[in-house]
Amino acid sequence: MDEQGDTLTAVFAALADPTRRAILQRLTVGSASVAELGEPFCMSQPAVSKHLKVLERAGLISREQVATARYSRLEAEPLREATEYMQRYRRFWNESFDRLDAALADHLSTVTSAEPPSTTPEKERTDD
Amino acid sequence: MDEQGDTLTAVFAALADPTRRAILQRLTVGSASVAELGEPFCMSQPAVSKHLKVLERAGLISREQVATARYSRLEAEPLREATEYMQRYRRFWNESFDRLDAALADHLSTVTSAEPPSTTPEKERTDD
DNA sequence: CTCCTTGATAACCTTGTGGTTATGAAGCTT
DNA sequence: AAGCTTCATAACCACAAGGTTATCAAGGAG
Repeated sequence: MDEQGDTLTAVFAALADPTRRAILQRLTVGSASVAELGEPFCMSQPAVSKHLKVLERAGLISREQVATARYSRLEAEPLREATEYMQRYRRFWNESFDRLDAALADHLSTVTSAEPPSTTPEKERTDD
Repeated sequence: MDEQGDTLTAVFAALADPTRRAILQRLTVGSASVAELGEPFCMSQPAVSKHLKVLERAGLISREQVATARYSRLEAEPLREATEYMQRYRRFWNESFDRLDAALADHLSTVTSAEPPSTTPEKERTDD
């Protein structure tokens, strides 16, 4: 769970910042130098470099030195993995209504004896 | 961009922790009390409560007080939103070759002196 | 009523994160 | 060679994050 759990952590952490998300979005229209990437933000150049390093360590960008410039390129593979991870929860936003009903009914019928609102334990269990 | 960008930040930040991901996974098999959720981890109870608070603020769980127990329930809606967000990048792990062309063209049109990170030659940009 | 369990909260510590300025390496331009 | 541009790195700062222990409120169980 932690070989790529580590990757997941890095990717989600990288995405948990608006600046970095904006950088990624900018990169969807093509590679860009550090200066270009930092231009939209009122932020010093080293700050941008730090963000890029975070993105790079998460595998979300690759970088290529051309002259004095360092061009960043979007690498979407980790995003695919992260998406796949979240897809494991897809059934829960599909069947949330069923679960809600079940939980409510269960709770109403057992609240006097203080039992947990066990939300239909989904024997499906496609665990990893 | 930041009405739900805030939500995105909270969700990704919440997911960027292995403990919280494990808690979410545990919740896929049903609601659980704080003690139950914390049992797999060698971690104090307040630490678990903090994680739960993070998850709650990200909208990833809802909570229900039954007696002295507080049962957490998985709320997958924010995960759906986060997945949708990442889906915007799907074409980049599908059509990464086309994208390279786009990147190159874009870069050429904005930078006249330095050379682009030429990975593939010529072509016009195919922005969406 | 008294005791035990559950879990929240506060106070605190340590690390990590996001930002800054200052500096320096490397490469064009002239 | 001299100077400007691009960017990384270091040193530093403020604050958030994840963890701890101590404490306390509230609800069963005896």
